[in-house]
Amino acid sequence: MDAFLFSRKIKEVVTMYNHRKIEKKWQEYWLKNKTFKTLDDDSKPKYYVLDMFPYPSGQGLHVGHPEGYTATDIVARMKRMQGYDVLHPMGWDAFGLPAEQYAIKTNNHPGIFTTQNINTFRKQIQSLGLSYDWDRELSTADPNYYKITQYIFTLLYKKGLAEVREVDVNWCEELGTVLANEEIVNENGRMVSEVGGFPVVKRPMKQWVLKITEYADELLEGLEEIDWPLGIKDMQRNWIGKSIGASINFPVKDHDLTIEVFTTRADTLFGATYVVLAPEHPFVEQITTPDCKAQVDEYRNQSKAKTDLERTELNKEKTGVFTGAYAYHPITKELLPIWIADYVLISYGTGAVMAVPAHDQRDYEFAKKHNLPIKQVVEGDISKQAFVDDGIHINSDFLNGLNNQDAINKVIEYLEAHNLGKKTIKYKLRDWVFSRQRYWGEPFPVIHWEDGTITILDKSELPLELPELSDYKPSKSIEGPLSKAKDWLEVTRADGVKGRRETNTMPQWAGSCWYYIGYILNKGNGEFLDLESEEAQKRLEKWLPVDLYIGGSEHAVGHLLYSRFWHKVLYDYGLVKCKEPFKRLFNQGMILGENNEKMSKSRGNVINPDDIVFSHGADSLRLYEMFMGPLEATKPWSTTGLDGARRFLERVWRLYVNEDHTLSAKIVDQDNKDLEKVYHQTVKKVTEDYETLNFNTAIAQMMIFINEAYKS
RNA sequence: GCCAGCGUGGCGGAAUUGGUAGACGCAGUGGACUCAAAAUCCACCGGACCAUAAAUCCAUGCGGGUUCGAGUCCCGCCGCUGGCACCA
Repeated sequence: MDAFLFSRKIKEVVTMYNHRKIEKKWQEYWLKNKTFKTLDDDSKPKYYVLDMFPYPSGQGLHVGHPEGYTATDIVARMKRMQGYDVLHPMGWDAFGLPAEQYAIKTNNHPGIFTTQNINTFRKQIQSLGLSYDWDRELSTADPNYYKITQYIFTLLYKKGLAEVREVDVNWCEELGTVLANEEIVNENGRMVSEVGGFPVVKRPMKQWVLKITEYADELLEGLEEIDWPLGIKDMQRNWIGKSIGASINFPVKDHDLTIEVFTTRADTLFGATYVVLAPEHPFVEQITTPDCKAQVDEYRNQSKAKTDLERTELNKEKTGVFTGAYAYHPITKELLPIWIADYVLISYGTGAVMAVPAHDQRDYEFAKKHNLPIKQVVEGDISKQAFVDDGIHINSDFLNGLNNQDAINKVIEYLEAHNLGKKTIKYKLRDWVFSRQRYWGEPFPVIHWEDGTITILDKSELPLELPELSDYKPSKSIEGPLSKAKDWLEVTRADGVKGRRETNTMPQWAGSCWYYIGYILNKGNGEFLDLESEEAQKRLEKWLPVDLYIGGSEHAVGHLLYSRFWHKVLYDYGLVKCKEPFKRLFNQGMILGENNEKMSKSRGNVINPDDIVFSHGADSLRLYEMFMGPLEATKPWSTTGLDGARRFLERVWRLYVNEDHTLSAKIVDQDNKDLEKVYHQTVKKVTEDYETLNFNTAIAQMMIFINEAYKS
């Protein structure tokens, strides 16, 4: 194995600086003596430094993991030395799809696979010599842990933030299962399963939904008070997508219906020349005239068959059909034709828009294509495209002469006074579909009774553990595999009413939403403190928020938004005392292969940390990864660069130790005046650079110091 | 298309607040040690002019600008990376 790994012969040096011997000795010592145990000493200031915990995949650790872990480890060690009580834990995001697929393939319990992987990961992480407090270790798939995940769900439910709703799922008849988006591929514009290439269709199903949208404003405001990379904050802001606009009512001719549209450009109301509904809009059925029915039905079927991908990717072609119906302009009472088109999304705003082709590019393209009238209401050039900038209003009755903002204010005032519409705020953020038709996840603590009511399990009944199954293959029904666990599934109430447990499980995000709290509640004996207990409250108040949180930016709008949401719910229950869970966030960059491409098996450029730990040692690996460049940058691996890191450690070693393993004569008790200046420079620079996570320059300074020490 | 970030030697990168551009490392060149090599130690290492050095000039993606002074600030381009993407 090592032949190609060594670009340089380390063999003979190993007798001098023997990393295998040294690292083994100290790692065993640390583990045995619990050197890095959190003290819980209230006389010291606290520091909570957290890594994004890994999903323990079958692949094991890759070189990206040690990068973030080393960064947090440096900070943890520094803070301990500076007299802080440091909480620095590690755990496992242990539920997930690969374990489920393994279970289906081998008919083994996914927990077996998961436990094996966790053991491998733990061993690998320990071989890196990281200073975790292993008494705090946790796994999201541990019933002691997911007991609290389930309990937090009941808290959400009691606040009205969890409800059952009809939501489309990706159903694959052939495989007899519901598929996740990442298990579907696009084949000639049709959805097919990644496995086998069988057709997949959207099908509605009752699912749990968490109303994260109710916290949209708080999630937005909270961003102001936290020290996160600007890019991540922007991504969250865009994801939440708050727009201030107006909803305006357009009554339908010959029907007792009013179409409500949402617009941010109410000022262009006099330029509206038609109305467009999303194909899925509930009014379509009722308003379509008999002579248009055939084309409307066909269009709606077409849109249903399109994949999400196709609907967005083919956005040059603005397709749509006329319903035969008309709506009244709310002010001029003109008749405007009502169309349906899939450029209008049912899931945003009201699923209906007033089309102002002169001043909206999408409406412009649609009007050109379908020969609909274009009416200009803001001065500007509309010969080639819509004019969307600020300008003076024309052809707009009482808005004439105003600019955009003044016109918006004035028209909304008018609409509100005449009961035709009102100022409205909409968000891009959607409620969170919280059900998965899977086995390997947290069961919902819920019973559905035959009389149609729902019971949420009491805290004393938790955890509701996953039942054992005779096989993990798909259920062949739209329900998840849990529907096969008859004994577990069916319950009877004291009054004889029968019920079934929920057959869905929670998504992988659930367990990771509160794990930073889980470490604090961990008693160290496999149990967790009750969230509401006095002891838990005392600990939470001490340790939260997380002072420094490091991980990849791929969780920018998933995990990091969902945990902030749960945290805010817990805050509203008074269970946590701070509004934000992660005070300072930092994203480490990606490590590319030596050829500057993403590491992957197929490219043959994967570096395995185990091999490096064996050949060069954990300290060389860690030093190199910190020296490669800025922590946040994407940077390529270099084997000769790694050799350089190893060489520096040997150089430091030789400064202390003679070839015969005696202490070097250079190491003396007295201060050396020649080194005084560079020593102070080094202390200052390293201290500052560690605080700002500029480890590459801190290491460069230490190299300068060692070079000077050699010279004197 | 929109949002964010980046562009500096052969390579990874430094220059933290507008003040000696290229710290530190890798690769390379020369020397010492050695029978020889490896390892180690020392020196050199952006380009032009030049035998060499000094001196000078050019140089931080491109074109302008502000300033005594710009890699850093401003305007306009070009290129790359990440994210979002018909959000009305």
